[in-house]
Amino acid sequence: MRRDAILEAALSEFYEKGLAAARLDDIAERAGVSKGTLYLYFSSKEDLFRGLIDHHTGPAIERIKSMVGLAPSMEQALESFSHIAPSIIKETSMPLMIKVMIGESQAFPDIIRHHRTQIIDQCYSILIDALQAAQDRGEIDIDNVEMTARLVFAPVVYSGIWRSVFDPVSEKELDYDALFKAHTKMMLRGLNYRPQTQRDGT
Amino acid sequence: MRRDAILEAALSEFYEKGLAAARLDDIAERAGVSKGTLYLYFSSKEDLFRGLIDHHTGPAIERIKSMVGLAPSMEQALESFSHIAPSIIKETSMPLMIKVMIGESQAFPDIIRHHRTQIIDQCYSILIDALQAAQDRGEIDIDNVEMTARLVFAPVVYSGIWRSVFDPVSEKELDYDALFKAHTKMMLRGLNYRPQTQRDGT
DNA sequence: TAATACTGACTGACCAGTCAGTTATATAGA
DNA sequence: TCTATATAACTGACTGGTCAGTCAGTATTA
Repeated sequence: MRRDAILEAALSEFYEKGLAAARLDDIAERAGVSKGTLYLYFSSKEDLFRGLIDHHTGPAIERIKSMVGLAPSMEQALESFSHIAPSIIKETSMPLMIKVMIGESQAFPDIIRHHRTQIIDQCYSILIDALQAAQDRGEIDIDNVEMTARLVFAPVVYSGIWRSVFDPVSEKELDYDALFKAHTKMMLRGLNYRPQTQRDGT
Repeated sequence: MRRDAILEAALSEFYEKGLAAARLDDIAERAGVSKGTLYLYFSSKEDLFRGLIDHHTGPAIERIKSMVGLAPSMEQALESFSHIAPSIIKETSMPLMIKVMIGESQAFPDIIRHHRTQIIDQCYSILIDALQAAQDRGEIDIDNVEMTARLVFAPVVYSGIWRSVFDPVSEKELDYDALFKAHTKMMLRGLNYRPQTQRDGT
């Protein structure tokens, strides 16, 4: 679709040059359309930017919810997390979007605020609930559930940054599989994880 | 100093708007000088940007080296780390610099490459050496030293981003002290940390 | 009175956004 | 099936505003 081609080209250009420095002529050329056509789909450069964000972050929450919310044990949750995370980092444009959004965060505080409240806080509360439930059934033993949730998530942010910022200037890319494997192992120990038996832990 | 005032103003403007969108007139006004004066200290906007980076990242390595390199045990190293990290996040302009550098990373790959090789890799090798030494004397027990070093550092990146991107759009700021306290605790457990006695562990 | 530091109006390049004109597609009638 | 006409999709030269960088002139200090 024309619209998708434009969005893809816009992401590339915004990622490479930033919103202000990206030229609509370049985006149009990259998408294989003329500049005028851009304005048939988006009313302005800013509208294109906002359209890009909507396009990429709409489906994001659902994926995360299903990933974390439905695992039977903390071990399995972390296991599937550390499996899926590297492929998201390597194969989706999430890291590029992160880079672009960080770059424009001060210029568009409403977008950032919206994302924090609608996506990030959502993710944390899912994660916090999962941790709290595991804590309640004696599966893990931690002091500060909220901060622990952030620590579980920190390597995702780290990887997103590394992927979009440092991988492009490195000879070989970071081994995200190894990183998340190590993370899972560290977490399980750090959480004082003890597998629950079949019996109810009451 | 005039030069310092200009650099400070430049950081604020670059942070708020990005390099391309920042106007030299605004930087000059913010620094309390005329636009012409900027050109007495810096030959171009890009030169100002590079000057800013040099100004902030020159002293950085030394601080980190002294922090991690000289602690007698892993526990003490992590302890001092989790003490110093929050104050660096909250009280220095490191998070702002991180945000700016991420935003311009694709536009100035040479700067990013230089930083990775000269600062980040340095930090990691210090950290890796410290972990390896602790491993060798039986203080900790981990599989992957390199990835573990990255996991120790991940919350610093996370905090830097949160500080510069999300704190400005939040009612209350993140509790970085609690975050790093939790991190240290998790790490000590995750590393399988066992304090060494006075005796040699051979 | 010389040298140095600073100023801010000016200019030329650049680019977001426009719109008159062109091309492609759909519909209808012969 | 072929032409005519209407409509929708697209094009790219053009314009007006913006801003990095300049430099002749002014203020300050030695």
